[in-house]
Amino acid sequence: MKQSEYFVPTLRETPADAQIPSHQLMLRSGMVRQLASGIFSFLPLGFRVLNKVINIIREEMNKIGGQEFLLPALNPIEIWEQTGRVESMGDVMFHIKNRDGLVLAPTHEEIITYHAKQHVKSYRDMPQIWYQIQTKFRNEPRPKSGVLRGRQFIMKDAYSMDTSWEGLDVSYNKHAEAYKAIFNRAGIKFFVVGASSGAMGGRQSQEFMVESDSGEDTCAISDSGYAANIEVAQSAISAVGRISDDLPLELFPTPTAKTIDDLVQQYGFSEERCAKSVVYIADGQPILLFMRGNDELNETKLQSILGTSNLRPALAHELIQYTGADHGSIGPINLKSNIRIIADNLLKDANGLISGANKDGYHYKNIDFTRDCSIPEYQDLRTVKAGEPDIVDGSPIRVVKAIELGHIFKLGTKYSEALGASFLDSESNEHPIIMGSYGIGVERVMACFIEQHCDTAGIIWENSLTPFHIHILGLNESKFPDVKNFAESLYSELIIAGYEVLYDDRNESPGIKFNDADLIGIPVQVIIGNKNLTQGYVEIKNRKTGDRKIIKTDEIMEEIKNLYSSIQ
RNA sequence: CGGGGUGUAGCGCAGUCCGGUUAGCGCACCUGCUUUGGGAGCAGGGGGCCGGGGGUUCGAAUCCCUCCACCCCGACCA
Repeated sequence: MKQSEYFVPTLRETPADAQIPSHQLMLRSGMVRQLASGIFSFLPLGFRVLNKVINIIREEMNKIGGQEFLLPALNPIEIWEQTGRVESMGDVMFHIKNRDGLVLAPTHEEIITYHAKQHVKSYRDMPQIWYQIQTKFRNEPRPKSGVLRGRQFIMKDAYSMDTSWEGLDVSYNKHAEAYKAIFNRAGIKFFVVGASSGAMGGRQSQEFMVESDSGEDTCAISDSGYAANIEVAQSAISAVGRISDDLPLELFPTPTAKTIDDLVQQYGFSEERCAKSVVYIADGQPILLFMRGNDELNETKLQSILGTSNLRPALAHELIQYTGADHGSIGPINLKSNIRIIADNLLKDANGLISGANKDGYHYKNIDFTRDCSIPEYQDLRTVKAGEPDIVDGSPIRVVKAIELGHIFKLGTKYSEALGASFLDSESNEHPIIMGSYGIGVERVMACFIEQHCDTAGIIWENSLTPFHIHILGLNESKFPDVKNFAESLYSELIIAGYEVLYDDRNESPGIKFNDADLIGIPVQVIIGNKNLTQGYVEIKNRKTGDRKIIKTDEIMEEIKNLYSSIQ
């Protein structure tokens, strides 16, 4: 491709709206333009990269037996009503205004299941892996970080259909392997975490994550290889346990202590002996939760314990209604009403605890959970913190932010049951199809690569995703016809040799060409200038290392090949 | 949805408090000449409903009301 004829509007200055490196560089290198919040146009250079990502994904999906579909983005709402997701998705789903009954699909479990119901009727028809690479629409409340979180984005979504849970395990593991292959080929450093199955229903789920301050997910990882989304992460921190002193329960006034910190500061209690009380309302029912004083409630864990995502902290009047006290004085003893109580595992059967007296301005101390009150249920409610020992070998946990690149998910039968997609087994018994669902954010792969591979000058592509393999810079061609002639013949020769070549034949000053080349970041630059050429030399530059090499013109093809293949 | 910020030429910005020539600067763009190995120089030139609407005023980019868009933090995120 001759750059003089190619639409690559590079920007010298960073657009003010872009905050993170990948967004800034995708704009500056002329790969994308924003059309509206969370909506991007891909320009030719960016689309080339996107297609490289897509091709890698397609090849790896085909390798595990995936069959590529193209499903419509415009969907009849009835199908979504049957699975209850019109309601559960709420505002995230776009609804068509001037044609009742149509929505824009945010994902495709329903549509896949619809087609499966039509034609997958026998155990002999399975297993199946169906996938597509297609545009999704989600009305994100707050798009951000360039293409990382958009209202319209390309997703590779795949769905497996099996006759048994063992079969689902096989399909799931195939996807896990395919995903590793995809992200490795793309050149992205990633890690895999155990994740919450959330409101999707289903059993097991893992997310493929890229560590990044721009990420919206938080993960707990450690050197032992432990890695989990913070929503489900556990640690091996030891329980509060029992102390030998067996003092009697004691009510004491705490007129100015509203928080655990107040108790610690004013009375010198140890933080971990304070039992923090939290009241939540889940599906309209109050729940009283006890946490170790310095711990934070993990709402996702609470959701899975309670089996509902409809929960919220109680309001002030509800606290008084159910416990008899305001926040800051709530505890396990003398509760005003008989409400469900769950305590965190770390408090199991503990004594010597301090907690509210359900009477404003009073606390109890020396509380013994086995003596003074009844705690019917202990669960893991807390959010792990950095530095705690992990559950593999006690290695300290690091808490990092991460971008979710992909998610694999054992769906089970939620959608097949809702939509009636069932099959007959060899004994003519009817069963719902057992499904899995597997997504990859295509633009995110591109953006994450750039986040991990850039410097102050621009992007540093590797061979797998680079928009072109070789960048020829012809310097001052209008003045030196020999430069132009050599550049053009090299350009043709490289193309014949099978390379994808971008040839900067623009009538621009050398400085502009150098800077644009570093910004665009094609791994191999071939710089053809008159001074070198008249001596029989040209220069090649490794974009990543910045190394330059002066090479005899008759050895240029060989040297390019060496440099190109050394880059990977 | 709550909080904060910004809308002035393709991009980056000044001007707005405190109303008053013809709205400015850098880059980019066009023409000519000179240049040419890390974003060249000189000369000339084009490009603006100052986000939209309404108001106040002799007069509004500037003051008031209102709507919109975009960015950031939070809430949310199958």
